[in-house]
Amino acid sequence: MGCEVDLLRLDRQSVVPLYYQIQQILLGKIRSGALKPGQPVASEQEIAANLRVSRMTARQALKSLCDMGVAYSERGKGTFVSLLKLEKGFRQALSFTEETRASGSRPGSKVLSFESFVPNGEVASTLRLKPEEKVFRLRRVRLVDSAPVGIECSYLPVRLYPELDRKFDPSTSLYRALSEFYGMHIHLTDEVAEAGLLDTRQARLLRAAPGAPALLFTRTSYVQSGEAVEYVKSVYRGDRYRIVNRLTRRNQESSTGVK
Amino acid sequence: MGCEVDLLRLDRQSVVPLYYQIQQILLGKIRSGALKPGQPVASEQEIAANLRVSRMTARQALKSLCDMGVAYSERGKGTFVSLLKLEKGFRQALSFTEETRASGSRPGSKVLSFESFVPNGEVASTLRLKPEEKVFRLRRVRLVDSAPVGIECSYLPVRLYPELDRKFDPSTSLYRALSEFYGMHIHLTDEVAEAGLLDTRQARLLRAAPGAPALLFTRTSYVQSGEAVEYVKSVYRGDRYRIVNRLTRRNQESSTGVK
DNA sequence: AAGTGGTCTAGACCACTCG
DNA sequence: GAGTGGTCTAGACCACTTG
Repeated sequence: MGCEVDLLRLDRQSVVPLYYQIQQILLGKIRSGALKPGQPVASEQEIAANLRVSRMTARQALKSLCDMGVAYSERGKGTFVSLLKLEKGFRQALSFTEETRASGSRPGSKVLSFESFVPNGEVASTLRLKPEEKVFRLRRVRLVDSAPVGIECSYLPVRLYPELDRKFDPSTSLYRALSEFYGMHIHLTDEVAEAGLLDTRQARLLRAAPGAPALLFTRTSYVQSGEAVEYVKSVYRGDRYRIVNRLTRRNQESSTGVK
Repeated sequence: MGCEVDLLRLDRQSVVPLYYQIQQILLGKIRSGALKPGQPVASEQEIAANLRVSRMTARQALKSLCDMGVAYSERGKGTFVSLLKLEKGFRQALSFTEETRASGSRPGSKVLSFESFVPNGEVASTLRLKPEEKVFRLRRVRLVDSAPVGIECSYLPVRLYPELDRKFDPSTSLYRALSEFYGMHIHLTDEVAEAGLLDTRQARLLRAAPGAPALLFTRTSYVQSGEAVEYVKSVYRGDRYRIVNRLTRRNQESSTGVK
């Protein structure tokens, strides 16, 4: 159903897993339009036979496409290309820099302050700090194509990022610095967003009118183990920032589809 | 590491898959606190040996826990209980009724209007309607514990829900009706949220002050195939509604963790 | 009846981590 | 070197869908 000549393209010596090579081949066909929404992707048996892999390997490739949302399986019928718009444009746990670049604009920032201190209870408890433990506080006005869109205040445990104030160039991406210097990789972000109004100080910094609509965020980011590694409070102009989410529905408690 | 006596609890005659039974056992231990955050969950080999299942089955059980976010695996080290707060309280693609109940409150609604008509281009194109195709429009004030919190306007293709106006009791859950009468199961919702202000009409309906902060939503819901089955525009009081999200970070294009 | 995905088995080799 | 998770094989039985 779509892998007649693909035999040649599997590299069995490669360190890249076979199921991942197959996934990429099929993903390419879907993204290029060679396989259209609603059409069947190759079946597990077809892939196994044509590419000379075991059925479990073919299955793993198809399963990964379903997990990504670009395909879906129906028992007894087959696996089909999803009718959904591609996942482009939907929010993941991205930094401001990544998110802005992804939307085709140029990110920037103006540092308001950058220092270390012992934070209040809200910050300390969210980051699970020990008593008297210090954090860096980085306050920045964030810019999109040089226009101010929001004010971010990041709290970062000093313990996790020693000498961050020396190593980090505030004109660059914070996440990139945390990744490069400390091997920190964000896995997940919890976020609360509320509607509010700009106060006079915020309005001045954002070159907007006091009392204009605003989005207020409280975000906590975690690495894979679940350790909290960043706490951020921010305010964005309501007319220049919006939230674009894709929410999924977990059937019950599983994610593997028991019905 | 946590399944010494569990042998007895696997039912090999059951229609419930073995991996799912194992997942539930481990999930119970995690939720009950018998397995604490950071501790190793049983290894694949342990489960396979102790419960007399193949390693692939044990692996599938652990994988499903990782997909849910309650555990994580590190190559060469093991699989551990996540330090994250449980997923309770984070938004999925839920109906207003489900979401309100989940937070322990009582949902309600007051119907403003309910009729069918041929919609404008925005609604028609989002729902991929044919020319002149009709939709139901259901406008409701949504209540939490009898207090108005938002105004929702739902557009539903008549083609998908014939005679909905006869079958649906507007004092009940819309999603429940769509599920019961038409077998419709929401799989995913795309959502755009913006900050705004209540106009005088909205303020009157919500018993709030005109110009008060508000959250504006535009939501489109899809079934598994990716077919759009509902389009909703809504306005919520900023002081009684907030967005609670959990955003994940997709490594590259896969969801299976190739690094 | 033939094809599909869902589950399961009993092995295997590998790269990785840790003591 | 022992234990771990990541990948892979070559089978198997089942429930389900469709012609």
